[in-house]
Amino acid sequence: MRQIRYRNIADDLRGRIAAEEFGAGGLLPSESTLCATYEASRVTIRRALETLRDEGLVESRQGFGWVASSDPVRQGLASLGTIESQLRESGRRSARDIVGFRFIEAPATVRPLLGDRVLEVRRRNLADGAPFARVTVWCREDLGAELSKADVTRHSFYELLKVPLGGATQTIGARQMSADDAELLDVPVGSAALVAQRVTSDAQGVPVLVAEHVFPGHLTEFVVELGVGTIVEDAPGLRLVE
Amino acid sequence: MRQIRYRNIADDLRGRIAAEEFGAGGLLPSESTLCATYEASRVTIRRALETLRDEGLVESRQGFGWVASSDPVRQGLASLGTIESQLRESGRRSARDIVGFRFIEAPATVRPLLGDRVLEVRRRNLADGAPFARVTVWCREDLGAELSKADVTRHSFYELLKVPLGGATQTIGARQMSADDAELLDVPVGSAALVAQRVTSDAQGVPVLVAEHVFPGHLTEFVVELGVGTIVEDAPGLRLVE
DNA sequence: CTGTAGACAACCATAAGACAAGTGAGACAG
DNA sequence: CTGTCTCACTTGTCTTATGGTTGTCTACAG
Repeated sequence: MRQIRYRNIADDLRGRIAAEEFGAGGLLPSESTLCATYEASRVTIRRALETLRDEGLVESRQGFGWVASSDPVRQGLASLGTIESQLRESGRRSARDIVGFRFIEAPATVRPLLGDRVLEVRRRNLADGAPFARVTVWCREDLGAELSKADVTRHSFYELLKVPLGGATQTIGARQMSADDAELLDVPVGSAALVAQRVTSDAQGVPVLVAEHVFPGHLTEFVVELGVGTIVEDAPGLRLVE
Repeated sequence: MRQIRYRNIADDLRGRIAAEEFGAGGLLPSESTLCATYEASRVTIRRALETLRDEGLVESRQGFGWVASSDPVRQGLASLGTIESQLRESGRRSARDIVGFRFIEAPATVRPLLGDRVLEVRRRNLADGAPFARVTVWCREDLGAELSKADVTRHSFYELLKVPLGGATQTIGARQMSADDAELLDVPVGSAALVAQRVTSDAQGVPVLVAEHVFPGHLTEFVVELGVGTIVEDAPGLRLVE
């Protein structure tokens, strides 16, 4: 059976991190040391570490090293099934593509939640080079002020914002693909789009982030498991708008 | 009867995939390895693999290999109220409208779940006289045999079926409105449709009902509350299809 | 139509190395 | 003691190369 090296290394490191092998600071051995212990090249080691970073298990600081992140919220990230983790499991490469980064007057839908001025980041998510999602994130100006374009390219907002988060509300709807999004995602204008809007709040319930995800309808679906108590005739969670 | 080599190979591979012989990643041996094990040429091996790909059992990635497409992780999410309860709360009148009631050969999407013959009930849901959903319910023939059209008009399937239910899996997607549905719902053909498909199983996990709900995209959205533990960068529950 | 055999392109994982940029600790002058 | 400089070490990013894998094509035989 063929093996994919960096996945085995990532698995092993996951275990060692879980076993708290790296002491109080959680500082991992340097990349070159890991190269020696696993007898792998630095590219391979980095790919393993980068997948762990995507899962929120470790963080990296240039010139310092790789640190196991102790934040329980971030540790929780690993176990959940996001699209990007699905991509990794199936061996596809996921990437992000920043197509906009600016401080603007808040759009009408966002203003009541985040205030008048916001940081808007528009991003494209790619699987194996092909775009599969357009994501726009709005962030309160005071929280986004110190973020750079390079930050949001490499890290998720949840990693960057040093604010304890409380919860989120997600709404999923269907729209026709706009001209802008159609071009970004390489699908026909007017085709079906699955749109997820999420409002994330801090521990006090104050909204911190608003994100809008647009997926091509033919590529994505949303799955909900309903327990025995929630069985009802109609689709639960659905609501009429407007 | 002459043996057709690549079909035998495909059958064998089907079995090995079903037996999960290829581990977590689901990575199959390379084509050349399969050539050796089956003592066949690469063209033959590829034809076997390609038929499996047509069936959706495996996927291929150039330069990487053949991967058994695994069932995506299904994610449990809290549910909310139903549309009809919302309608009642907001003082609107909800009504149902049976537009089809017949025993038929099961459609391809339903047959693997419910068997060859099913009862199909097509229904329209109205709010204050205006249609807002087209619902099709398929029911195992043996369970639906004693139901009449009058029964399904007045009662929900969950009331009618005297079977203890176990749980359900709901998938939500976006499509363009078909001509049929557009006419039933009085919206333009090709406009955005929110589609919810739900498979309901009995206490033993055997599927009992399959329902497909089609909503006009501009009228409906799906709401999910996420607790602090489930906060992630990407929309949880969403998955890539195809 | 099925199968064999081979060749080539495109792509992926990995190796090995070079250089830029950041960090931290110790040496050293004041 | 304080500030500054240097230097070893680290990560970030890039290039080049190799072997293995799939994608596609041609030629040929039953």
